[in-house]
Amino acid sequence: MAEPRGLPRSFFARSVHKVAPDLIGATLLVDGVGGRIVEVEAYHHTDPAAHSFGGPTPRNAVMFGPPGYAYVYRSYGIHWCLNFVCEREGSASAVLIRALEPLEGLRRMRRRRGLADEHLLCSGPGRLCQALGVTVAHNGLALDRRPFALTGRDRRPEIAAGVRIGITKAMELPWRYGLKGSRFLSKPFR
DNA sequence: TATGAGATCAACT
DNA sequence: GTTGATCTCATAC
Repeated sequence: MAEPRGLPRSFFARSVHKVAPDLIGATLLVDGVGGRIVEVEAYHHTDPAAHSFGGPTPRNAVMFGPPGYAYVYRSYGIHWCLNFVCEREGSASAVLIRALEPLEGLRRMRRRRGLADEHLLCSGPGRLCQALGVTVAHNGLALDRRPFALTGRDRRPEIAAGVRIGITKAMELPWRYGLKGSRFLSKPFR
């Protein structure tokens, strides 16, 4: 039978470059609200654009802990961004969750976002966190326990790769992954 | 459709 | 004091 199973913590105990594309198509719920992951970005510790590049700080401490935990930080003073911590490979790495296809808890997402347009509910890291109610209170929580619920995909979808968005360092690295053809991407792949 | 400002916090120079 | 893994709204073409 095809009962989907929750992702074990060991799923994240691998290279961020394997975990990131494997997350495309998986389902993420936070307190029962969420949907299908359609866009992520990998941040490796050798990468000048990664928060962990310069070593541990109070903000990024969770990235230096064990894999399978949530790293949440404030972006531009306004938004929250959700990451999944992966294997350290010498130093910290994580996957930034950039966009979901909303499936569960549409009403709560709309209420939190104050919007009716389904396409804009979760298409972007800041929007996604607002819709799912993710804040710094989730920083450091395990991904295999409540309020998180992560479910693996049953089939490997067609995955697009491209350059990352909104960064000024290491802009050429093609470490953004997305569900090919999804209408819920924060930006189309070229 | 495209560009620009403002919001506002943690890290860094 | 400046910059950033962003988003929204306003104004211009």
